[in-house]
Amino acid sequence: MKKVKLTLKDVAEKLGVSTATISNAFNRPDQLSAARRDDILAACKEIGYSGPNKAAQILRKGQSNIVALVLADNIEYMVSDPVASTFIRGVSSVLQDAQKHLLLYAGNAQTITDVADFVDGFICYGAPQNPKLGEELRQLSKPVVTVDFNLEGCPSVNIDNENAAYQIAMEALEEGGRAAILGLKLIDSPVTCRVYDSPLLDSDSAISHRRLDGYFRAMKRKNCDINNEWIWHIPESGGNFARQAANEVLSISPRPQTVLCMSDMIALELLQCALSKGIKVPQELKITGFDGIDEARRTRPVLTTVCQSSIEKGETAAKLLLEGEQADSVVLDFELLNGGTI
Amino acid sequence: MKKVKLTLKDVAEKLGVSTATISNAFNRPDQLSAARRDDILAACKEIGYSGPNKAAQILRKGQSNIVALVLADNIEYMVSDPVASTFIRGVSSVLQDAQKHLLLYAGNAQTITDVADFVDGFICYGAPQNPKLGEELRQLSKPVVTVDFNLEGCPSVNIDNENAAYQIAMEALEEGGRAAILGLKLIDSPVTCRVYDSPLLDSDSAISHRRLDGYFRAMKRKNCDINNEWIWHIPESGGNFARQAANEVLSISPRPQTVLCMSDMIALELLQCALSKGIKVPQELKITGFDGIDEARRTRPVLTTVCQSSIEKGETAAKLLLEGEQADSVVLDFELLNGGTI
DNA sequence: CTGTTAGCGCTTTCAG
DNA sequence: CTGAAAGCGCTAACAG
Repeated sequence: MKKVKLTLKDVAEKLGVSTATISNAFNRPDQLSAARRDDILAACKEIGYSGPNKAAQILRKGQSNIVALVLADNIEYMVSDPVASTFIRGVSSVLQDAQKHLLLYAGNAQTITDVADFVDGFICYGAPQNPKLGEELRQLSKPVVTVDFNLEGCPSVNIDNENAAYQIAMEALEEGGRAAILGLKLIDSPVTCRVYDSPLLDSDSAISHRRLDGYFRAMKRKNCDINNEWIWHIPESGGNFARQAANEVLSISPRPQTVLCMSDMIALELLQCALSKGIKVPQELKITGFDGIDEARRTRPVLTTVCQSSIEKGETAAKLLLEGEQADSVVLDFELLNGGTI
Repeated sequence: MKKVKLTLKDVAEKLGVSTATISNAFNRPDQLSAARRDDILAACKEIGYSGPNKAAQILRKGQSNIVALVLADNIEYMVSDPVASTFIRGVSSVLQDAQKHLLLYAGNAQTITDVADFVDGFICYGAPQNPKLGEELRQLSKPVVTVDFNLEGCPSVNIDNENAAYQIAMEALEEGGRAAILGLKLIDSPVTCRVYDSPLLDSDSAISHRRLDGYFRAMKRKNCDINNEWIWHIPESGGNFARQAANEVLSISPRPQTVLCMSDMIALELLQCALSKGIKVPQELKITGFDGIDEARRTRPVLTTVCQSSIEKGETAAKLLLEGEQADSVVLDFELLNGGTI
């Protein structure tokens, strides 16, 4: 029984009142008596009118109650990554409470314009793979909150990545030892490779570079050589990318004594790889991770890593967005998790 | 540099052409010469006009390129469930190719009306916790595709749950043996409990009941007692719900010889529980799962389960939705995975 | 408290 | 190819 769609005007006519009254009944209860309002609402229900058309409201009010979550790259990957999906959970819980809806947007899209006009605001999780999107977002006069990177003029949610990386590296490095780094998204390449002399991605926006800075600072303090041949670029945490890098790093001779990994997924891959080759962790190889995902606590040995709360990040980002103009950037805490891999 | 928003009218004036021409340049290339069109588009770029306002287009055209994915309950849970997030990946990959956007909608929301007016269609993943939503969706004159349940008049994507359950149960049950069932969403309760005499949830729509039917059919064939005290209701796969049920079932005396689980997450919880109590699997306890998630292949012993491709489900659902009117329901294949738990 | 009315920004027909 | 004009369905002044 698919009914013909009624408009507010139809309803007003049918009930013999003005359109304004119907509109007010739905949107501004203070503009009419409670009794009248109840009557109208009841009558609307009766005749099958479920309220003002949302598309028209969006145009008229310039507000849709939709928030776009711009992910770093494609949606597919992000939903399957434990860190990202935990973040999404945080965001969605706050939005749901605020009666807002969540639109997932891919950071590798051509443009943001096809939603920019009707969305109420943007949460940007990681620098969008397509840098044009960041540019477009800045031009927009809509609230934007960035997470794990910065965009001029937008409040952001971050942890102190440099410091976190420094601290964990200081724990893991041996004085004058050999250390390698399995980095995440360091250069512009879709495949796993060593960094060598490739230009690093825009270092202002990338958390990877804050982490790299922290590792470097610690390596200097510990008199470890810094060598671009021992720094890997991994395009994303999942898939086989990390495994390839893990195999490469473990087949170097002499082998690094410490490997600093920019995500837990990478570190777990390395750990599994090492154990399967009979390499003793941490006696023969020390490994550190980054993120603090659940799975990293369930391995033997437990991964030594930097814990950050992705749920909290998501919640904070959503709250910041809802605050609107006067929102300030937030730096969240992290914690070192002392596992058994160093 | 946040610019004032230009309208199509402004642009038409500035360029000294009619609004229709500008509109056509963006939407209907066939209505004007290629050269003219290029000129106009270039000029628009120049002055910073990024195309017709989308909110207005939505109202005018009645089309938004947004598809709502209605999840069974809250978004938070669904994103963290491996089966659901894999499904989402399938959906989003197809939508992205079709230039559609994905709006996540919670199945425990009060109503669907706040997006129904502007969304192009709905994919419903599992019966919405709030049954009113299903009712509203049926009334709507917008395409709806359901997955893992049926809604009158809507094309659906399913596997043959009854048969899958029957087949795996036939493998696992012993003639005349004792069997328990750890069921998913069998009754209306937010906590883990035995089913006893509680009324089962609307059995038409719930896949759990198709599975239950299959288990029952196999149990009859194998002359196993069917006993409501040995059927558990678990509200959702994650969290502690499954662990509670696992503990209960393992503490019965005499213990069931076979436990049929309606999801891999539940089965894995039971497996871990059993192993930690020193119960030998499969010698002392046989376990079957349902879904075929990756993690279930990594355990020792590997879980014996029904594999269904959630990616394919997602892709199929999205394609069906894009087909529109003439879409037919689809029944996807499943496969038994012979692990080591029976 | 109610009715009237001017748009929100666009698309599309229609006549030129 | 252009220009004029009629809405899509609604909201928010404003005047009563």
